[in-house]
Amino acid sequence: MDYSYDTDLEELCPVCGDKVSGYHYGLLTCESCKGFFKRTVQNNKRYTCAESQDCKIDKTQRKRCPFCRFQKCLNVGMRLEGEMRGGRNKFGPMYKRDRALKQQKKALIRASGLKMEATPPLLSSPQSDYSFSTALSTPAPKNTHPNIGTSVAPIDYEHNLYASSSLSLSVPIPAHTPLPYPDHYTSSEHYTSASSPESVPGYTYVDQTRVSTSPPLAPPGLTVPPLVLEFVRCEQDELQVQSKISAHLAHLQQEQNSRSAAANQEQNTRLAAKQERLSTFGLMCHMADQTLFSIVEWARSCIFFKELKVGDQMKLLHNCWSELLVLDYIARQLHHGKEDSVLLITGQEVELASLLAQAGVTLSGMIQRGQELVHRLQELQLDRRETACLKYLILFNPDVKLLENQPYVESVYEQVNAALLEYTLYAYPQFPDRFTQILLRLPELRALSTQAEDYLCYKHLSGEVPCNNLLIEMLHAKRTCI
DNA sequence: TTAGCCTTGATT
DNA sequence: AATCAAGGCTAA
Repeated sequence: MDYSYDTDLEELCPVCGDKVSGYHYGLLTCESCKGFFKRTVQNNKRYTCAESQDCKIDKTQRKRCPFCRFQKCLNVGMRLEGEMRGGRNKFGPMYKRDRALKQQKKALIRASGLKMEATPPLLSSPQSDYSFSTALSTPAPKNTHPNIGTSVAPIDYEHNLYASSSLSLSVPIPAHTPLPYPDHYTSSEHYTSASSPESVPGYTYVDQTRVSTSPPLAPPGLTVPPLVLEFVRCEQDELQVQSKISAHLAHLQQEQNSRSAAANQEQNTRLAAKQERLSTFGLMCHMADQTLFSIVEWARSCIFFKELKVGDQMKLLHNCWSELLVLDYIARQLHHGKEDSVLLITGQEVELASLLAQAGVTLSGMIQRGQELVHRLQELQLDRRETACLKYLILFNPDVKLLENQPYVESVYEQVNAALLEYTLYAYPQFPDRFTQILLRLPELRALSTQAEDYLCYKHLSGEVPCNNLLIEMLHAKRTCI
């Protein structure tokens, strides 16, 4: 028996394997990785990897590739969880629980004899336990991610959320290397020249073919299906929405600032900062809320939908609001086109790394999941017209129950389907399965939106979502109606 | 830049 | 008073 059996089993930094110096940013790490994480997040540093973004990080090589080191920090679960200088703070209960778990584990190991332990001392040092990026598809191993929360209940709740959502819908999407779409200048040129006038609402070049009531059937394959053109025409002006929402949020913030300024008259800056930070999540909620308003506004004015009775309109929206929200977000990122930052509806750009560093485990998992979806659609080069079609496919979900005019919804769905198929064949004739590829993204999108709903529900239950919120109303409507 | 050591400040 | 983690400092 070696002298080093299990005493220092857990005493290696999960990032680099060096000796841990205590809990830092959510878990036991060494002093150097703590400092590294701090420098990176505080100074908003951005690194690039010279290799293929999978450098091995250990004590001797950790200096070589800061990009991969930071990546590993995040994957392993390091988080900048708001303001928490001093000893026992926000992380406190979590650390305690983590410690308890470790104790328990050790006791268990000791009790069941050392031999059966499935971990040979060196090979399965924490490194292999925390394998990268699997956090999304597999529920996190219990003891690798110390959980947020002050009591047992929310912790278990979050675990359940995680487990259920990854079990129910996220079919692990096996390898499926997205088809490398080679540049197809011929058709894309054709497409872009045709589409550019449309990006400015009001300047549609198809006045002749456009019809007010229901678009006529054109011989397939020769032109963009009129239905698709109609969809694009119904799209809202992003800039208008942006300024509207920005104004709304600015107003909200101003109100809040004046209120907290009064409250903080005599308090130190730390508390003020804390309050400001607390409002960040709330701000995001308001942002989503306002986006939702604009989505509803869009739906009510768009072809087919406005023909429905209000009751059916409500049922459809209640069913798909979160999917539309996610699609809206995804579409914005597609348009944004940058990998390491995210574009908000207000036009603000947020670094992905700092976003991930500040979000909790669940939220950052969803963000990463969203980024994956964005990547897939980017590889497909999903265009505006197709995006518009997707909105209708989501909205007119024929599976919604108890609709007064179910056949109508079904027929609209079929029409949109047909139009999208026709369009993809027309615009991208060299990729006959493009239509299928696009449709395959819908279940992923739905899974993500379901997870987002669950998360929101959880946040709502713990009282962290600002009230009087269309978001919450939708959440309730869905849970009670079904 | 890195990483070891030091200071700060909240909690027990 | 002791503990502990976040953040600051500074020699390599």
